[in-house]
Amino acid sequence: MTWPSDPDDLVALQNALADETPPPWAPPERSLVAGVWVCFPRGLSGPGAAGDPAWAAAVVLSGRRVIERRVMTGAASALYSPGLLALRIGPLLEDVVRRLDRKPDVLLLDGTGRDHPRRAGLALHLGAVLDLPTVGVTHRPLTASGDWPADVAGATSALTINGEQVAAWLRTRPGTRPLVVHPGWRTDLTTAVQVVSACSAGRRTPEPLRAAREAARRARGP
DNA sequence: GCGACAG
DNA sequence: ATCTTGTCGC
Repeated sequence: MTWPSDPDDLVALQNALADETPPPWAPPERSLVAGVWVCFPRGLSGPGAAGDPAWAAAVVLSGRRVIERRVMTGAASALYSPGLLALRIGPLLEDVVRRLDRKPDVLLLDGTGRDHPRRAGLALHLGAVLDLPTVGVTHRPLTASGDWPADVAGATSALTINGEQVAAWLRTRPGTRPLVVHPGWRTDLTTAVQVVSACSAGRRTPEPLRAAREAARRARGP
């Protein structure tokens, strides 16, 4: 399992990935949760291009304690195109996570799972490459649709494609826009929502992702 | 044909 | 993703 550099090859891999059935994972009592993030230069807008400078960070937490932080600089391997996010940042995400000394139990990233034209978003792909359970967290769905949940912490609602639920809106914090939680590699809806809720105490963005974003942006500078 | 479209 | 502006709340 790897990262194709050609769109047609990625599409084929995604189609195969969608049919895989890895053993389900359930969170242990006290799990190590990591977040991984890639940021780009200020001012860069639009789909970008291959070779865009990028900063990647991975942060491992145990509860609210930061166990480890890894940051690296690199370059995007392609422009961004919806459904093909793996082409742009897949290799960078893998690289920075592999540099961690501690292997986390589960990994959070900005990307979808089954909410994808081929039912195989980046959360699935990265988990398969790293052999690590993953949960995707995005600001909005890619393909699925569904009404927002009540404005109450922990409230969820279904995001569906043709009547099938593929993700959930989750109100991590009242008064703010809900996040989309995507079951990824070896995680189901219940587990994904549980993991994100557990590390979002009081804040909209789950702590591992906040920490990773902060680290990446700090490395990039103003 | 046109707009929408994870980051 | 990144920027900008404005608003509300601690």
